[in-house]
Amino acid sequence: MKRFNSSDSLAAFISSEDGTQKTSQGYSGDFQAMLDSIEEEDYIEEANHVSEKKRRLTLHQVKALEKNFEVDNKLEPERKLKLAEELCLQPRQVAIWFQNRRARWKTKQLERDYGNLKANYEALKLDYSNLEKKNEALAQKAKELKAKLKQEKVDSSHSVKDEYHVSESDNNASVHSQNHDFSENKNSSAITEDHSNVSTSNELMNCFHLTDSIAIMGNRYQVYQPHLTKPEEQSVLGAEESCNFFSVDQAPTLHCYFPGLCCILPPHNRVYKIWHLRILVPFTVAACTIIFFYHED
DNA sequence: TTGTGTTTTATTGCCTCC
DNA sequence: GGAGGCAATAAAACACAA
Repeated sequence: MKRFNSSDSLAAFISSEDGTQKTSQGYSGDFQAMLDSIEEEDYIEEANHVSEKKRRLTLHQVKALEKNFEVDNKLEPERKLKLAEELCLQPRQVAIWFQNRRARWKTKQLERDYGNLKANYEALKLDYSNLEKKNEALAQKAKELKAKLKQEKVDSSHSVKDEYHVSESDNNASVHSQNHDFSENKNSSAITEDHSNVSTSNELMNCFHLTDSIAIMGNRYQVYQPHLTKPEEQSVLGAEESCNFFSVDQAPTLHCYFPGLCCILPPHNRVYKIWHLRILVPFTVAACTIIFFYHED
């Protein structure tokens, strides 16, 4: 076994401390007689007691061991014996010293690694913090730009309204003239409508189910002058298709005007009357064709 | 001087390798 | 099975403040 038993330790101790021990203790002459007189176990116990006394290595020994450790932290048997001989130590002591030294080195290395990892972590943490701040700043900037864009849209729509109000006043004259023409035409046309069947725009609207978008369009752009067309002229449906919505035998005589969705229905005995209104949205390419259903009881 | 914490030396038990 | 390494630990030696 590699283990040093008590006798090994004693032998090592005696061999290394041989002369001084004997002289200082003064038992050199009686030592063998004493060993002979005691039992072996007692001898071992005594030897253990003596060997337990740890002696620190001298500065010279430690320096030499450190120097060898720097060359190679593993100790080959040959080097161990050589070192032991040079430093007046037991090979076992040299081996233990290297072993403990490796353990200390490992502990230091772990501390260094921990320090490096900690430094790296702190650096990464700082980077992350900086990135987070930049991100927040960019998000805030984006928010401000969005708000600004929204505000600009609102402003532009207001300016469009204002502009339209101006043009609307200009158009009123033509509308009135149209109404005038209509009333004149009404009188002179072949329409012999019963005005009890004429619906006002409010009544008509009660019968409508408009989609939200159309409702919004109506609310927002009802001030605009729509361009009214006959179904034959403009329709999202084909001319034939749209015509199918109307009574076959009588094409609608449509008289409508905006604003106010005021529609005058043609005299008709059929249940449903359908018109197409095409609304052009100013400053856009959008146009909306609204199909009005009117139920006639 | 003494209590306490740290360092160093040494032991023990377990493991791997040859 | 012996040699050697390693982790855990004991214990002596040492440092230092109160």
